[in-house]
Amino acid sequence: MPWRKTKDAYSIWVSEVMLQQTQVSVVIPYYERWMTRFPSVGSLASASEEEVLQLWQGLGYYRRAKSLLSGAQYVLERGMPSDISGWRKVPGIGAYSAGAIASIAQELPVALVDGNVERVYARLLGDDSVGPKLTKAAWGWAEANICSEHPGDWNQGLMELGATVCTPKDPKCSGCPLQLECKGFLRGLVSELPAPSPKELVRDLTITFLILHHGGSLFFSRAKQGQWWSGMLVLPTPEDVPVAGWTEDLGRFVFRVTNNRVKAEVKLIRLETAPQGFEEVPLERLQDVPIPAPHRKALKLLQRI
DNA sequence: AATTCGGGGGC
DNA sequence: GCCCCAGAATT
Repeated sequence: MPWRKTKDAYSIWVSEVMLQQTQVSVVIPYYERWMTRFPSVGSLASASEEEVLQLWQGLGYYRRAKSLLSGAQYVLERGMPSDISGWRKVPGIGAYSAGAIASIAQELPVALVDGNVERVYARLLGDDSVGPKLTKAAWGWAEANICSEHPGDWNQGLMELGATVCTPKDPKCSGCPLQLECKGFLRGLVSELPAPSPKELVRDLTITFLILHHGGSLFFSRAKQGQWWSGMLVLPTPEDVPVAGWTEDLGRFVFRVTNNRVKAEVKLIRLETAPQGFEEVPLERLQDVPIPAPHRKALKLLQRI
């Protein structure tokens, strides 16, 4: 992992934010591009949100990118935090990320709990708690077992154990250094732990994406605050386009936004004149503009025509 | 404590 | 399909 080659706090910070709810293999190319374009806090702090979102495109949870930008501005003004409570005040940095940056980059003796550590804890201690209770118990355990000599290595080792040995499915107990002190293993409960939290109900809904085409350009809306992908360019919906004229059905597909299963219907509208109140993007500039993945998928239906 | 934030990987 | 991912902010 490229962020392992450095102890620069900003680099670790960027990597940890990208890694929130995102797999290592997905993050690596984004991280490389990001560090090339924004090698320092100062270079990020002076960037536009547009460009930040463009580099983030495809990673999801776009709030993280906006927080990272405002966090850089915050740190540029007030200086790099030097303890965990300082990191907790930085936008976009919660308990896990603060612990990760402080212990890995600054070698401060602090704990950290992510999904990996939580799973290792639940099995090692045989704790069948669920949800927030389990998380809280894992924090208590992690804080009681901080390695004050090498806190960063310890924390990364714990996470790596969870990622490579104590995996969610098919854990490699026979190769685990903790096998003989693991209560979950000794009791034959490894496959039952951590206890699954109750499933969230999935909502089904349908939206229509309209592709407004005129004169070699497409016309987008800007997602408002409180809407999905707020601040980004998104395809208009019928509410945005009162008078539709005739539409051409381009197809449909399904995507998910956390616990929503969304059926998207895509329609093309060829306009005689440029519409008012939309942002125009020439077809050849589509690559340079941040657009959420589902909208980009909808645009692909256009290429078949 | 529960919800809301994307998107992709792996099986 | 389904589960999970080196979570955080908001209510």
